[in-house]
Amino acid sequence: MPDDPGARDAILDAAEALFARQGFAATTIKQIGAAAGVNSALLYYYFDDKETLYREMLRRIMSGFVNVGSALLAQASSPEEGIRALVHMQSEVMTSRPQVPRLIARELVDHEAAHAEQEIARLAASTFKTLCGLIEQGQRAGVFRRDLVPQFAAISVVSQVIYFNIARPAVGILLGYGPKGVPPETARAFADHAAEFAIAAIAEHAPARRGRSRKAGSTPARTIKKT
Amino acid sequence: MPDDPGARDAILDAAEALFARQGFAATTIKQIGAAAGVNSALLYYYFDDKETLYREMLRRIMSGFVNVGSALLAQASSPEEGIRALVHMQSEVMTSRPQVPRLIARELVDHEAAHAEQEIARLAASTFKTLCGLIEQGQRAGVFRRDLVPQFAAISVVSQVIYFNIARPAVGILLGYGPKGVPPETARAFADHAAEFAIAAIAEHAPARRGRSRKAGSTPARTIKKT
DNA sequence: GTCTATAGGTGGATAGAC
DNA sequence: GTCTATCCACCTATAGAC
Repeated sequence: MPDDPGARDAILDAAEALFARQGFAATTIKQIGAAAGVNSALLYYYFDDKETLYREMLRRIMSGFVNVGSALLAQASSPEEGIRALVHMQSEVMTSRPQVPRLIARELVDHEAAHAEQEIARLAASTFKTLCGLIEQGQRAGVFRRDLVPQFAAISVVSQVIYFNIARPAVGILLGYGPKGVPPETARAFADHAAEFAIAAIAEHAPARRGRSRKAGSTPARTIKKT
Repeated sequence: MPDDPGARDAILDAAEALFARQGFAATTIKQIGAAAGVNSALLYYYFDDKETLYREMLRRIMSGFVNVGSALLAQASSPEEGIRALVHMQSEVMTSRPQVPRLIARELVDHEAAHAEQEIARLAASTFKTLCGLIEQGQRAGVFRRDLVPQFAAISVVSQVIYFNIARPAVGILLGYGPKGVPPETARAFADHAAEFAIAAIAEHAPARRGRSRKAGSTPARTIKKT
């Protein structure tokens, strides 16, 4: 399979890129066909219609995430480590596949509209539940503050990296890079920051300063351009 | 002006609702006309074309926010209070006008696509800069941790409420309400949480526990349905 | 499996009556 | 200012040749 991944996959790849960049309605099947290097009529050989193609594309890109996320959290050595691992996983997935956050964002706002998708709901529900459990566990163990609502804390934990990536063009402007978005190092640096930020917010701070582990590499991280 | 706000405003209102719900491409001129109770040809009397209508709608909904946000931060009695005020303002705007977060989200993902809008970029840039300044001020005063990159911290501060509202249908599912989204009380409760979460993360925790003020009303807030 | 050709429908936009 | 009527481009989807 040197260059021809099969027409079907080529179509799905093209659809993924175009739907992510332009959205469902603004993307035409002719564009997808052209980008895939096949005639647009061929799409109807592999897929029932435009919406089916969209759904299959989403399903493909989402499959696996659920298990990865939950597994990651399950095997964590401590609640704190679990949160760190989750945040970094989020960031890595979204950086390596920029389409993902955009497709997710589009689905989130479109959720009650046309092609409401439960793929994302299922993904979220699974990982989200595990994350909430982890936080509760930390609370029982006394390492996390007990005055936080676990579900709210879980949202706060995941929101940072998701927002950073959804708003990546805007964030690029805010941080002094172009609208092309931020470079990968900065995205990684932000993930480090987000994990520590969340942990600092959730942790029960001991009377004495000792005990709050700070990871190496989370030093100020001067990866931001001067504004 | 009992029921007729003028055709022009009726069109803008209808456009706002439809663009927010369906997005730019999926919304037709005829839909807008019908929703506004006027003939679709009339849109071209008031606006050059569909995109102009979209832009004017965005401009209308965004005007004022810049000043509000910056003013709020400028008059804050302390960095901590400023952050609290900003988060609550975010939440209030987005709850009272659900179209706002959706339109913002659509613009964010569409930013490098078709109708890239700088309305939002300007809004964000202004408030964002002030917020960064506030954080730096807190750092110099020694009440905020110095090992955080101010820009990153600012993103973390605003990301929570924005994400909560962008993902409101999904969040509704996660928290046990329907896909219709969460009730206003829960949104307010989350805003309380988000502000405290951010402050706890940013604050320099004194060796002794004293000094970390907790606002009344930020008690556990059992506003979440059992899952 | 992949293409050409085209049907059938709809969308944005204009001309012009009232 | 507001509407009717309509043009043209383009889009989804199908029929059928190769």
